[in-house]
Amino acid sequence: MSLDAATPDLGAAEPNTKERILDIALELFTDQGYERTSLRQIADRLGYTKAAIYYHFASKDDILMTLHLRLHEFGLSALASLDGTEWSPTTWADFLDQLIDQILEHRSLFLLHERNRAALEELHRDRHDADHDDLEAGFQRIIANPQIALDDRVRMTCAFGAVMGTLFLTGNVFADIPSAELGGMLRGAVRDLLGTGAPG
Amino acid sequence: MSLDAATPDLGAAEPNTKERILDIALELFTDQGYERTSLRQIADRLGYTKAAIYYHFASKDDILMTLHLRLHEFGLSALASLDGTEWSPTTWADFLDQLIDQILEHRSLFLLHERNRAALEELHRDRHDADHDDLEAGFQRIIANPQIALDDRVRMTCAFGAVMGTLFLTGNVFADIPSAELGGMLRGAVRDLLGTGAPG
DNA sequence: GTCTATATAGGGATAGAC
DNA sequence: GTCTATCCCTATATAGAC
Repeated sequence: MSLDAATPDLGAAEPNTKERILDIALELFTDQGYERTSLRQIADRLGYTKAAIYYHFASKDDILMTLHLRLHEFGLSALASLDGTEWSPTTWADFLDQLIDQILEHRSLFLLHERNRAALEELHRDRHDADHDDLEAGFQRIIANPQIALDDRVRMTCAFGAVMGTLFLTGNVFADIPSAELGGMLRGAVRDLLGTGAPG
Repeated sequence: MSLDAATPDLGAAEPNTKERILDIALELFTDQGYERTSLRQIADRLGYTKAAIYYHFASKDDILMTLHLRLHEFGLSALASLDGTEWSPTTWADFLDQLIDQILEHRSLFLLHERNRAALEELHRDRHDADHDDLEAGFQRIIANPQIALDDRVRMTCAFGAVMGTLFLTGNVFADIPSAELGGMLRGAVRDLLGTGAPG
């Protein structure tokens, strides 16, 4: 199954055209970037012409938005719901524990987001999508909180970076490592950084 | 002085047009992305028309390339020269020690690079720039080395991510903190992650 | 459901006036 | 050294045939 586990599985018949478009787009958008990828390029891989895409999607933006929304479905917005949390290295470690699983499971969608930040920001701006909240935007709000000691905030940032970096900076190097194993190592690193004990 | 300390200081006269273009481009390219930024947009801020830019630069790509080359001047390629190093958590900690200073000093150029990876990769591909070596490409070669224990490689990745994440994920949150102070904290985090003693 | 043909806009880039 | 006017291309998107 492609496109992570996000795909609405319609009985696993021959992949329908819409999902194929999303698959191709996901790969090209992350690899080349959104604006360097033309509909013509997608259509070529699809085996159809450009216009065929417009039967399934209203616009090029619509394709990107559809992919982006799949990220939000998977508790990416968990952060927003935890907005009332009293953040500290300890609670942060617990949060990262959960985030690590999400990231490892939906790698490609996270990558898409990271690599096309500018395009996505403008998309939301055009929609007046005021309540849109990024993982990163929520993160920045937290580490900007002056009630948390600066040292702690830097440590929380480092822990976040350690996790995200393993996804964003390694390419395919760790692709073969089972998620459980990699996840375990990441949790260990997070603990050492935040000075917390075993995960709760 | 703008554009980090990279600017060839011609006696600090009124900023010449070429440097102004680079300044504006640096800001717009990192903020909106390279391809979402048009020459018209740059020209508007400049107060001239598009065509004026072509007096100073051969192409839009040339602007990006000029900015990119400034990064290489500042020992970004230190990694390549250290290619013969026997990498381990310890030597990696020493390397990051130096890298932290570079990053803190040339924040905006690093950000430009990170945010426009796709464009830069294609630029080098077009130039058949085979020996071009990214900080990240070099990093990936190292952590792909099977002679280093997997645990160590993951830890090295985490340390790298912790450093880079502090630059890429925090926005302006830590902008007010003196580089020396922030650098010190980062070094502490790196030590805790890599299990090394005080930096050499 | 998929296609061709085409409209329209905006981009980068050039020629040459001033 | 800076500008206007313009070229050309490619992109997204539409209308409508099959």
